[in-house]
Amino acid sequence: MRMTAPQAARAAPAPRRGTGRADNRLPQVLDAAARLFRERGYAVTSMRDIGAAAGMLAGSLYYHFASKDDLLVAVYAEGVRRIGAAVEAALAASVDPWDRLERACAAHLTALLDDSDYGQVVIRVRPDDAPDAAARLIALRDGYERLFARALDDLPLRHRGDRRALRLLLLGALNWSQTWYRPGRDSPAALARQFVRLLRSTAPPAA
Amino acid sequence: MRMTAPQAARAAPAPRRGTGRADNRLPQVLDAAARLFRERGYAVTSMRDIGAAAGMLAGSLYYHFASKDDLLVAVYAEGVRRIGAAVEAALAASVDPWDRLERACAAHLTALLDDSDYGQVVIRVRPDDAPDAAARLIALRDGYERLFARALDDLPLRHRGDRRALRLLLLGALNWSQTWYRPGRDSPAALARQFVRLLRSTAPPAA
DNA sequence: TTATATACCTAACAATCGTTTGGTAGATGC
DNA sequence: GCATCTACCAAACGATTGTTAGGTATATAA
Repeated sequence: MRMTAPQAARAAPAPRRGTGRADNRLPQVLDAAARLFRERGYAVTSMRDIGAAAGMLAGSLYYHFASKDDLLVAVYAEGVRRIGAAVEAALAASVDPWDRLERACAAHLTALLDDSDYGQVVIRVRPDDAPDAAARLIALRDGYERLFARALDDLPLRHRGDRRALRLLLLGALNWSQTWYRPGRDSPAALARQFVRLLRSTAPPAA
Repeated sequence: MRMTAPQAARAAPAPRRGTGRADNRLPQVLDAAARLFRERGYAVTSMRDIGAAAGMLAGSLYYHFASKDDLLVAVYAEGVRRIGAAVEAALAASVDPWDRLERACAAHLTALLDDSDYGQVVIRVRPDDAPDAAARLIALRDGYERLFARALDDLPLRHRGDRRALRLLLLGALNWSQTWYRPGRDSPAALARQFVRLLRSTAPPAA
């Protein structure tokens, strides 16, 4: 029976008696899963691949997670958390609406393209790659997108409906960048600046 | 030996002696594969799924295609062909640069969202879902993107580099729309109009 | 020292995967 | 009518999949 096993990376470790062995390789498991899910995708990455990359056997992963889907959800949640934290910091760094938007886009792109595997998994793995976990993945993503939407709140726009269209346009372009982005050619900050400049003239002239 | 089998849907049927049985279900195979690849993705769709949907057994698919990858390439190529034809027709329907762009976007979106399964496969399936076929898929997609780039050729833009950024911005937003689009709420034409309007003011005022 | 919880390993399970082999009904060419 | 080619079916192949059962070394709590 494994009813007493943790089955997930919980925030509160619960009242534990013995701390067990000194080596808990849960972090390595998450890192390995994030890297492989990002590189190859969810479906073609096997539990044996993840185990090997983390230095353990496939079966041992089930001490930490009840299923492959649950492991994906854990990686995905960490990815959303990191992107959200980066964008939140960017939003707090300025008061000018267009400047805030550009900073938010740059933070989003950096988390998506350069930072870590976790952020890339959020874009790479589609919810219906894991049907049983799809609802949880969508909820996580929606939570973040509500945060990103705040980056558009204060923009002075001309037409009704522009805000929603602008959000869909920008977020789509940013997320799709994972398809064509190659490090070295463009920087996330430069791309964000170009994208926002193309849209900035939507607002009435500042002067 | 199967050396004489067709192994693909060729344009020229070659000098055939006997036409075999009256029922050639290759079209049904392609339709079924396109539908399943779009609905579930490439990796999780099995040859048995495709065979069942086309009314035959999994092994029989190998009369038409040498591998699952080859079947994907055939579906993908048909998808690219359809999107390309739609955009090409849109480009020929107008001479005003911004109007041409809006029509091209509407055609791209329609092919991607409403028309058929084939077009959606091109966006849904990522080349590295099938590593051995990735090069062929990328070549097909690049061919189309060169066509789409023609929709931006005549736009009067302010800054150097705007054309590339505009292409990446627009194409990304259009392709990502598959993630959030729900039929009924927006129409492809309406979305294209909103997206292009947000960018149109990039150009100097026409008057 | 004994008991217990942790964090694994070993070995297997049934199911499913893409693919292959060999056979065959039916239409056509001669 | 005979041979040939087409477009399948039937049945299996070995490999791989996610997952589980049972055992074990280590560290802490008492």
